[in-house]
Amino acid sequence: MSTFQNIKGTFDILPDPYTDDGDTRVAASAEWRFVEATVREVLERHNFDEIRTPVLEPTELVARGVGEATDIVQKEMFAFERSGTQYVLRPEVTAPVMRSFLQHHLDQRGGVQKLYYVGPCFRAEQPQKGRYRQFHQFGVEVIGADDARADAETIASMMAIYEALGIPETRLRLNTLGTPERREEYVAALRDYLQTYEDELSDTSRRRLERNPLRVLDTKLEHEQNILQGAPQLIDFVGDDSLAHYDRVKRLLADLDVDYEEDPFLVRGLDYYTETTFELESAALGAQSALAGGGRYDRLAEVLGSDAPVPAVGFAAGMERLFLALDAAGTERPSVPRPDVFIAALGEAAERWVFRTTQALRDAGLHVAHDLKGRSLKAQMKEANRQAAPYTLIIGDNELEAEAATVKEMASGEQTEVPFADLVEHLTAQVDAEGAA
RNA sequence: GUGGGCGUAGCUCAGUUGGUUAGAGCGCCAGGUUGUGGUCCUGGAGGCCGUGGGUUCAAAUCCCACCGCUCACCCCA
Repeated sequence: MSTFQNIKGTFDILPDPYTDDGDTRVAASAEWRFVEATVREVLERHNFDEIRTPVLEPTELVARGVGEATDIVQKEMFAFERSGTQYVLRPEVTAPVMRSFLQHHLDQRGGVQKLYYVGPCFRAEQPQKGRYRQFHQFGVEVIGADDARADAETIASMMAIYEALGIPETRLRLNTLGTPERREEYVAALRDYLQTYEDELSDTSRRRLERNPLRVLDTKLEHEQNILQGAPQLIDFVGDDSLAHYDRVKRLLADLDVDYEEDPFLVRGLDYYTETTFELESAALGAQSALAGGGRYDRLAEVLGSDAPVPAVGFAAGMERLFLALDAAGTERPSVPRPDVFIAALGEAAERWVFRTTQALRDAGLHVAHDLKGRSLKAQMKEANRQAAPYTLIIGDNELEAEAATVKEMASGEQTEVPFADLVEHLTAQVDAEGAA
């Protein structure tokens, strides 16, 4: 054991999967690669281009972009100061992407910008199952279109990823928040209503009533939900334009056969959301059931200093929760890539030959493994077996003399002699045949 | 911040009413074959029993404190 271990709320991704102390399976690096590749493939098929922004951003960007009143800014930022600059490890990626869009005048590329990202984010929360201090998100931002088509395309792209990965039992919840002005009116009305029931509310709900009345809608307590039955509805405050937009989104989703349920109580935590809002849940997940969430954020650009409004819509999704859902579904994923050939050497002269030949085979594009410790042939064979190489080359004095390698096909145990001159061609053909089979 | 759970070998876990030198399975290394893997057999390495204190002739075991991990609440991806 080292003196050190990974920071609480972070985790190592190893070549092989393992089970952490919370009994959560941590996927192998090859599985992460596979899932990330699938995400990229689906999004690129939906005509998104990748954007990569720094993990480090100005604290003020997050404070203004995400919202001063949010939990993220209030108590969950990894922020520090260095030589007069305030840094924060990004807690999400939407504000950074909008920052980058504005900074680089990406609207000048022409048309609607469809961007996607994959990468780590950081929040200083209490970790638990499916929730970490360093976690990994992917998502998209569709910037420059206020049309309902953009909302629908965002949602459809999100759903396509979960479909491609074979995740069952997801539930898409949909709502509209309208404009910030109308929402303020609603918040005032909701506060007035809830204050008449203040005595019956729980401590947390009373605290929410103070700070952010919309959050009371999240309550899971039955008697509070009953109180909410009679509460004013956000939808009644939403303006005609917003309702028309919302209807168009719903119609487009229906055209695409995307199932959803409307949830008038779905409000999202971040200040920048307007109009359409949505969340994708998995029944299989437990406490952290949100797989992904998103919505429209037409005011964010101006909050970040843009003169002109920039309409935008996007979603963000959590990789860790995706893996939880994948585990629940028992979806198959790749394991560690195996070598095509293992080369075993016997004796010093053979070892030098093996080194040179390993390089030659690798240059020819083969995945080649060999011993690095001068171990016995038996040990080298065991190693070849453990690494599951389909072919093993055995090279000793006999082979050097004959200028022909012993090629062992591990599955059958059959051995053949292949002249050194033909090795690259022979092995490449064998491996190709195997790959095709 | 508030509750619950858990800390014994690389991993999964036994360890009796406190009682010699702390165990098993898997994994790892080596040998059985001085040129051959998987199956089998044999052997080996690997433990401050989370840390500190206390009780006791004697503590992995009982008591206290601390640390770490974890699940949940809050919030969210």
